Amino acid sequence: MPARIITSDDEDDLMPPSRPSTVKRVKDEDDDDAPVVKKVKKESSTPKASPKVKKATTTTKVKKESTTNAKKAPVKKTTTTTIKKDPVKQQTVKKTTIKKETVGADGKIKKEETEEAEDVYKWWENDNQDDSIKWETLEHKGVMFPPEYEPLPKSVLMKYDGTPVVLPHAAEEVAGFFGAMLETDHAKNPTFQKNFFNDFKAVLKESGGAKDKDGNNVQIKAFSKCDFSDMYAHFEKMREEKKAMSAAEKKAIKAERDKIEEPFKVCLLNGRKEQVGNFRIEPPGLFRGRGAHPKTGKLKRRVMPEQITINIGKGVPVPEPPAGHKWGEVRHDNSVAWLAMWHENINNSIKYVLFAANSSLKGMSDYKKFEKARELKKHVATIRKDYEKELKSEAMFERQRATAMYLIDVLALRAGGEKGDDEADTVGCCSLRYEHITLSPPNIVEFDFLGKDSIRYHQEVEVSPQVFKNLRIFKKAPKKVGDDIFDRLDPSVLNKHLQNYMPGLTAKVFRTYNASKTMDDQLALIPNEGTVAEKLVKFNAANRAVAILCNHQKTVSKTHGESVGKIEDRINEVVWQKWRHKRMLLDLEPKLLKKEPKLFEDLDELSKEEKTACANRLLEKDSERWTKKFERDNEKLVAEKQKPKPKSELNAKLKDLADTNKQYLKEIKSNKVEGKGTVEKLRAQVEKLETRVTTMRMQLKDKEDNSSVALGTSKMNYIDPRLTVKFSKKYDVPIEKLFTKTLRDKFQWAIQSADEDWEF
DNA sequence: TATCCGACTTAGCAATTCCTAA
DNA sequence: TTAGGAATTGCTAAGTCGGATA
Repeated sequence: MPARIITSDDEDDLMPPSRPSTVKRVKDEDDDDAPVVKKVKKESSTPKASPKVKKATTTTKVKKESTTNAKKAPVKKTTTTTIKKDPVKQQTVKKTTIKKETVGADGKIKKEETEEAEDVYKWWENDNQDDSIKWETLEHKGVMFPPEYEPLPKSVLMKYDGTPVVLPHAAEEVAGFFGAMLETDHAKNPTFQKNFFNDFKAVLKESGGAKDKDGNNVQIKAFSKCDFSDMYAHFEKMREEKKAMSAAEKKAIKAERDKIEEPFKVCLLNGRKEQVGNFRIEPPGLFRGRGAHPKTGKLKRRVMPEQITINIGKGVPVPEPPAGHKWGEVRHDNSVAWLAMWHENINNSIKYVLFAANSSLKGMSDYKKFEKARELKKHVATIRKDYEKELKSEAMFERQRATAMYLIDVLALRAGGEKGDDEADTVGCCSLRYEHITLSPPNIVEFDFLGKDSIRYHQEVEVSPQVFKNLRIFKKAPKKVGDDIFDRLDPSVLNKHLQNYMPGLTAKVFRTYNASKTMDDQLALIPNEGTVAEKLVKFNAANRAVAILCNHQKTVSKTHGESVGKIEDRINEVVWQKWRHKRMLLDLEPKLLKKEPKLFEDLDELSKEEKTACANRLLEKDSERWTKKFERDNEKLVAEKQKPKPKSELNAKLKDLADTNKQYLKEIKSNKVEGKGTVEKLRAQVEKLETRVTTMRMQLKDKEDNSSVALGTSKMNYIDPRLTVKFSKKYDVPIEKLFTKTLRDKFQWAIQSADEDWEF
C-alpha cells in the first residue's frame, strides 16, 4: 500500500507544536477543581467494570522512624581481609569476615559473625563489554523438582450431585488444585471454571473415571454438580495446623528444607560461586492467567526431567536426573545465561532457570541497561526535535511514527506488540485501537485501555495541538472500533528507526530514561534538612512520582476499606472531642461566639447521629478494655494463689462508664457541655485537637493515595540505583532505609561505585 | 515481509517474615 | 506476649526485542 499523503484538508487547523515537557495531565471528572499539573502527576480513576479497585495519586505515607533502631546503633566492627587471586580471571577477590557487636533492644550485646562479601567479584571495576559470551566455565547441580503428589485422606472426597466420589490419584490432584482455590476470585471466574473443568474431565478419562462408594462408575458431566468444599475444608485445616506449630517445630522443618535446597542454590560461574535464582521447577497447578485470559484455569502439568534441557559447562559433571529418569537434553551453550529450560504446556512458551538478581551476569546487564538510558540523554534532544517536526510530515507513516514516539516519550507507554486471540486483550502504544482514545477539543485526549498484566491505564491528557490533530486524523472514518490507531506501525519498525539515533536504542529505553530522569529531577528538589524520617518521606514521594508515570499499580487490599473506616471513626472521635471543648468554651464565655465566629464555624461538623455513634463506640471500647483487664488481673491473682477481685468491682466501673455515656448523650441532645477549667486551658486543648485532626487526616490521605500505587517495581527496574545511593550519601540516609536486603544485594555494584557527586 | 521462537526483563499477586501496638 | 497489619521475599505471568524461519 502506498504511503497515504495527508491533504491540506487535514491541515486546516494546524497549530504550532508545544514542547513535550509542557504536556499536562488533567484530572478525572470526580475532582475537576484540583490543579492541573505537569508531566509527573497523573490520576487514574476507579474503574467501574473492573473487579479490582485501582487508584493512583501523589501524596506520601509517613513512615515513623524506628526508635529501637537508634538504640541498636553503636556497632563495633572488626574486619579481617584475606586477598587471593581468582583462578579464572586473575581478578583480585577478597574474603571478608565481619565481626559485629550490636546492642540489642534489651540492652544486651549480641555478637554476630557474618561472612558477608565472600568472594566478592567486583566486575564493575573491569571493562567487560562482550555480551555474546556469558561464561567460560559453568558448574551446577541441576534443578529441584516439586514433591510427588500425596493423595488426600480417604475421608476427603469430592461430591458429585451430592454423592461422594472416589477419584483416581491423578484426577484427585487436579480436583484438589481447584478445591484449594475455592474461595479465591479465580475459582469464581466462569472462564477459569470452564477451562479447569475441561482439563479435569480429560485427566479423569485418562486415569479411569470416578466411582461411588460401591465401586460403580459415576459420570462427571456438569461443573455445577461438583462440590469441592470438603477438599477446601481439608486444606484449610492443614493450613491451621501448620500455623499452630510451635516455633521449634517450624524451625526444624525449615532447617531440613534448607538442607535439601542447599546444593541447588549456588553454582560455579567461571570458578566463582554465584547464586541461582529459580532453581525449583514450577509445580503443577491451575494456570492463573491475569485479566480476561482465555486460558486461565487450564491445568499446568507436572514437568518431567525428560522435558528439561540442562545447560552446563563442557567437561564438568552433569547433574544426576531423578532416579529412573533422564534429562531431555544436555547442552553446553555459553552464549546464553540459563542453567535449565523447559516448555510449559499452556502457551508453549519457554521457562528458564536463571541466575539470581545478585549474580554478576544479571548485575552487568542491569548496569548496561542504565548506561544505555544515560546514553540516551545525549540524543534525546535531537530525537524530540525530529519527532516534533515529523508530527507534521506529509507521509502518513512518518506522522504516525512521530506521534507514537511522542506518546512513548511523554506518557512512558510501552512499545505494544501484537497479541493473539489466545491471550488477554491488552495493548501498548503501537497496538492502541480506535476505542482506546477519546478526543475532546481543543486538545484533551482520554486514554482508557488495559496494559501489561491487564492493568488499566486511564488518563485524561492535555497533548500538543499537533498530536491532537494527528490522533484525530488516525481515527478518521472509515476507521472504527477495533481498528489500530497506528496502522502503519509496529514496535520493530519503531525500534529500527531509533537505532539510527543510537545503537541499542529501543522504545523500552525511553521508559528507563524518563523514569530515572524524573527521579533525578524530583530528588534535586529535596532540601537537605530535617530528620531521616522526613527525608525518607520525601524520597518516597519522588519514587511515587515515577511509579505514577509508569502506571505501576497494586490491588487495593481486601481489608483496606475496613482499616480506612477505623481511621475515619477515630478522626470523628477526635472531632467530637473538639466539639465538646468548644462547647465548654461557650459555656464559660458565651460572648466568644460573636467575638470569634471563625473559631466556632465548624461546630456542626458532625451530625447528632455521628456524635452519638462516637460516644457509644467509646463506651463499648472502654467497657471491653476494663472487662479484659479485670479478667487478666484475676487470672494472675488466682495463679499467685491470691483471692480474685469480686465481680462487683468490675460492675461498678462499668456503671461509671455507662453514666459518663449518658452524660455525653445528654450533651449531644442539648447541644450544651458544662464548662470546666479555664478559657485559656480550653483554648490550648482545642488547638491540640485541631492539629491532631489535621495530622490524622493527612495520614489517612497518604494511606488512600498509596493504597493502589506500587513503588517497588520502579525502584527495582527503572530508577538507576546510583541515584538512590547518591541520595543516601548526600542526605545521610542509611542505605538500609532505601533498599531492602535483596535490593542491596542486587545493586551492590551501584552501592560500591556511586557517591554523592554521581550524576545520572 | 510477516510470523515465530528464544532469551531475557518487567510485573503484580501470594506467601512469609517482621514489626508494632495493645 | 501476641495479634494483626506492613514490609519483604518468592513465584511465575506477561511483556520486549532480536534473530531465525517461512
